[in-house]
Amino acid sequence: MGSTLSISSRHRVVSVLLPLPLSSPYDYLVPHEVNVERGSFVQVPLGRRNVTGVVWGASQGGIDPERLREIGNLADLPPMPIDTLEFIDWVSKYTLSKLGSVLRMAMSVPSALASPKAVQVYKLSSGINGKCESLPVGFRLTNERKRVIQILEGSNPRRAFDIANAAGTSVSVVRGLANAKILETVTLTEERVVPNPDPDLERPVLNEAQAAAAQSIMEVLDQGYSVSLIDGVTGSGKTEVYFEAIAATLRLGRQVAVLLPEIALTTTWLERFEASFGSPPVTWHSNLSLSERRRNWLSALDGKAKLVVGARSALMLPYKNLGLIVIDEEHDLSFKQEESVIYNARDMAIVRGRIGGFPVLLSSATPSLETMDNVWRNRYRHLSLPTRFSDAKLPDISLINMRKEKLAKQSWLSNSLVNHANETLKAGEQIMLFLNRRGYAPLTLCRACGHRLACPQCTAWLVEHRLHDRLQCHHCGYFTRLAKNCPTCQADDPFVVCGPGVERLAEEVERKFPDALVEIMSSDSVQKVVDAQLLVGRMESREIDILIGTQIMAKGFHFPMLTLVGVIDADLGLTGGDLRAAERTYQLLHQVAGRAGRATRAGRVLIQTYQPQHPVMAALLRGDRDCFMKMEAEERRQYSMPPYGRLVGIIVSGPNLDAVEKISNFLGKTAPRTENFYVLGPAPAPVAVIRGRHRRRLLVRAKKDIHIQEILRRWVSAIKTEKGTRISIDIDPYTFM
DNA sequence: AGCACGCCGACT
DNA sequence: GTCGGCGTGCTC
Repeated sequence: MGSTLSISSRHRVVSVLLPLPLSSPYDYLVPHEVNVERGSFVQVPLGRRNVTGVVWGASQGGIDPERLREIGNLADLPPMPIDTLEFIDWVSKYTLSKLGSVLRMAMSVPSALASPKAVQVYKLSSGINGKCESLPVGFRLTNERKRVIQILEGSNPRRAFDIANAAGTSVSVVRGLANAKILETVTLTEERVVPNPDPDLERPVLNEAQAAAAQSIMEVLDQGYSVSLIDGVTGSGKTEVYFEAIAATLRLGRQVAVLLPEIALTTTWLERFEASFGSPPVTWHSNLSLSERRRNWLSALDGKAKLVVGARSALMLPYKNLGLIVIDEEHDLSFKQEESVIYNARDMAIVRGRIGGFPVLLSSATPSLETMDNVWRNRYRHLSLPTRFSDAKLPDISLINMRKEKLAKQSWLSNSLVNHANETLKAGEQIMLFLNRRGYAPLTLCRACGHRLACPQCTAWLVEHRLHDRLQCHHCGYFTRLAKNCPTCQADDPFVVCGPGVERLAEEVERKFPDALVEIMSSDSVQKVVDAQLLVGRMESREIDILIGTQIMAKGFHFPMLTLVGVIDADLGLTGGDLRAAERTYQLLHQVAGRAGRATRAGRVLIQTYQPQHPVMAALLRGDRDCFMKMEAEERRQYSMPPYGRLVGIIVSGPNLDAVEKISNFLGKTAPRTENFYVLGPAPAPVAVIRGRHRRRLLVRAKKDIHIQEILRRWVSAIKTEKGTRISIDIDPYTFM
């Protein structure tokens, strides 16, 4: 770092950024014998504890030199790459988050500096082989045990957890085998074995469109920063195209990061990577164990992790030599983090590519309007995959006008949907019914006095969930049993429910198709990765005829015998004043429709709607995405809404309503109002109370080309809060709740 | 994020 | 009298 850092006559002083919610780094003295550079991981004293931080640069100054303390240990780690430092700085400035909070996302591995621990690994005892011959008398060989033994045959000793995963069973089976002396344990000091993907493994031959797209990516791969959109319907083979780009980047000796929506990080998906590159990718998501987290973080830092597949937080890893980022399903909302540092990983990935000087690939069948606008302006390259792969046919989509349907009470299935379902069942094929509402019914009320059951700590109705036999709040963790009496009028057993959720729809389906095997898929019934896998298994082995689900089933799963998709309430997402309601509904319904008829069978999609003439429905019917996007763009342009203008959400929240109102009113009064900067509000947030915290919102609408962060800093960040009140700033908001 | 300091309610 | 609740403020 040399000249960038000030050198006092006795000690060098450097600034060190700590992974704490602090807006700037702190100055520390560097002992003579210690050699640090920008990015070095160091332990420093802070108050009465020791914290690991990163040497950020030159002394900040402005603090009494007497108060400066000395840097402690220099961690035995490669320094954080300069690209990562720059990126952290950029994200902090853009999102107006504290610099230290952003650093925390990039080094969320408290144990990274601890020395490697000893680990227990298992191997087959001598005399035991994978054919399960010569097993001891009286030993019961179950299928689980057999799989474990087969996996360990000819393999290196592995940890119980890894063996269990590979065998699709639990660690207790492995332990049981060790007790029975079939396996023996070996103690090793943990050695990081990082899978090494092979870019030259044979992959499927690309069709003409895929080859053209791949070729186009190859042309810019080593040409520095660029953004390309791989645009194609489900089944058009977008993955195969970016696999070629991954392989080419690996051949250049650079790292690749693939970001997927959290929900898509399934074993099935990871297996595709493994099949293509001969080894599983290094993964990064919230469910990793502490030791996996540590290993994978270190591997990104020292460059051993060549291929990282993860959720949005994988963007923040300190990659040594990143050469490509792929954002699959780029339109997906789960790339937006809504808490603490509020950022959109898709947008930040593009910044990361610009800082690192490498290409970024976006992939989607229904690109966001933001991305399409960049394509139209020729800022992003557009790679189109027009046809479905192999002989698969596009599904036949039709609308059912629910205004003309005469539905019985407590019934949500139209006659045409029932008729088609019967035909599908008769043909021995499968059905998926989509209703984006968890639970049994969204509202429960007292028939005597009209009282509606609401969450005590949020402005929200309680949703009945029969699966767990309780009423649940979808905004906080609150739940309760359904009482016998109305809490206001004391009437006995007076409750009636309003509207359908997937559980209630399932009742109707079971009534109308008594012989069909029906199952529900929602985030309540599928909580773990294994749950999803088991459900997929039951679907494939035809233990399910009709699958009823929420948006959780819209993604990633494909079933060859699924030929009918019914959308129960297509208008559900269109209500509420959400800027992107139409766009999102289109994306979701398109995705759901894409589940039908993936293999050689033609699929049919029936969409029940009360607004058959709505542009979203019309576009789905005609399969005319581009026309819909142009219309949507025109509307947004007219009102200077994103991507043609810029929005910022400001949420004031706190347990004390007076304090929240005081601060939000003050914000409203002191708001800069110019031609380029309009402020709406303050107004109570649509969900005015969450977890007992009152919430007021302001919305900034600004011209695109002004430096909005600077204005916000002077206006909002200058205000000091009290009584647990917080102001959070959401640049480019996606939710308006 | 921790950790200390500080100022009000129920205890050995 | 003190123990301890968690609001507020600071850490180079």
